[in-house]
Amino acid sequence: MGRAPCCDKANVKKGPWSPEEDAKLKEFIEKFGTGGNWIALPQKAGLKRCGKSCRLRWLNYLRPNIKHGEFSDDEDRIICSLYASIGSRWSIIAAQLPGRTDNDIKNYWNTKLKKKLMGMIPLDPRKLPPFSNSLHTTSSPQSQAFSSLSQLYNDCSPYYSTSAKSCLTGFESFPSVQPNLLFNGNNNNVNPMATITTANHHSYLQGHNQEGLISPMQFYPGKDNMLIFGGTDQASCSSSDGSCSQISYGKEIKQEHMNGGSLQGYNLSNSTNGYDHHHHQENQKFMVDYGNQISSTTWGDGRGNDHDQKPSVVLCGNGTSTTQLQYDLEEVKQLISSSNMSLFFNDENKTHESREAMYYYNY
DNA sequence: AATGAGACCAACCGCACGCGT
DNA sequence: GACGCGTGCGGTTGGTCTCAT
Repeated sequence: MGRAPCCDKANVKKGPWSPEEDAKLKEFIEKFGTGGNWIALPQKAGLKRCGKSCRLRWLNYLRPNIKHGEFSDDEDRIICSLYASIGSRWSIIAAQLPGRTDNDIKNYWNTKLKKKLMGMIPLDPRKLPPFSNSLHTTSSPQSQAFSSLSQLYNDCSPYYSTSAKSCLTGFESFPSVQPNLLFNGNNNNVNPMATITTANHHSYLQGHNQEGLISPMQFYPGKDNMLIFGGTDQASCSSSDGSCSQISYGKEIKQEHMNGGSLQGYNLSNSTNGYDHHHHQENQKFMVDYGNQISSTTWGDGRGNDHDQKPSVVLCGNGTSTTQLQYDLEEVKQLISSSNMSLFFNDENKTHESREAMYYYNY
């Protein structure tokens, strides 16, 4: 016996929304909010629609600040990078692209971007150094991500050309990360982050810079198979199904801890399907520094409007000893400007040469 | 002008999860 | 702990549009 349907299928309208329905829904939500109950909303709003359908319509098309139309090159890059890192987790990818919804991105990827990338992949992941071996032998998130990348490459390989463009696709990032940078040879790591030495970092980056392989986006594994990645832009509440629950209108102000922001951590290990969409570990904390202001909240203002401020520095820690980065804004800017992607160190209890590190990327 | 194929994209669907009871 | 409900997610479907023939 399956679960009961969310609504009376016989009495709900399906298919495209009419302008009248749109207007009704919009007006109702702007006036009263969702009331935290999408199932009951259509009846209250006088709509013969399923609650899920209303929710989708609102989040994908009716709420303010939705961006439609062509994707920019930057957006392409972000999508590619994230796809290479985390696969088809569209809601997470959407969170990095203000105004875009996961549905939008998913469609864009499936119909255009994937094809656009055919013939543009400069590296063959199958010919990569040892790093790939460690990925292939586990069901780690890294291996999953690598599988995604490999799969994509395989999909595209018939079209692969050695005269591929030199432009960055974002796919370079994955194969170009070395195993010693990722795992630090310590499986029982208390450190939630992979440790990267300054020496490794610089030689690695510089070497790859020369080859033009620096990616705008990097990931690194943390404790408990945590795959962590970062971005520069503020979070958007762009999941088609409202995965960013700080989207709040009218009377509904719903707080979700540690979900917003350009840095997110996802436990990829304790879910039956291999990943957890948005179920953050309780002991994980991400923080954002807006200059003087340390915020651990979301970027939204509770009314669906993103703040203009972007995080200048992204902080992270193990939840019990989150520390602020020691660099001031100018130093940060200098570091960023010296490289497409820079590392920052944030654990003052460690030496400069071996601090917890995270990637910071900038376009 | 008619038609068929392919592309695009809005919407639907089922599953899994969190939360309250 | 079990259960039911509401929600979020990603995969898939199907209607519409565009273009080639």
